[in-house]
Amino acid sequence: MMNIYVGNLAYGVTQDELKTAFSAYGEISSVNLITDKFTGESKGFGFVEMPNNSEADAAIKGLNETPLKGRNLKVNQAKPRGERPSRGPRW
DNA sequence: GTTGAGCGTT
Repeated sequence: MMNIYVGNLAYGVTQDELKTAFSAYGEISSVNLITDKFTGESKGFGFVEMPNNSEADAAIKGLNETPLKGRNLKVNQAKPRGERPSRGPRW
């Protein structure tokens, strides 16, 4: 499974838009559009999970720097979520 | 507008 980061998204873009765009290059496991917890507004980025590595790579190269809803997408392999400091090592 | 979460002990 490949984790894909999608940034520089327009606020009008939804998860379905991302799924549709990425599904054109391969199979999609899940789509996660990040929205602000308090305002409910889009943070301008999201994540897409694809089970096939090669298809994910094709989607990244195919959709990176590509305009969508007026903004050009930034697509890269996602970095793992950082652990919370509150839960970190205690000393 | 550029790397994600929440519950409280997996």
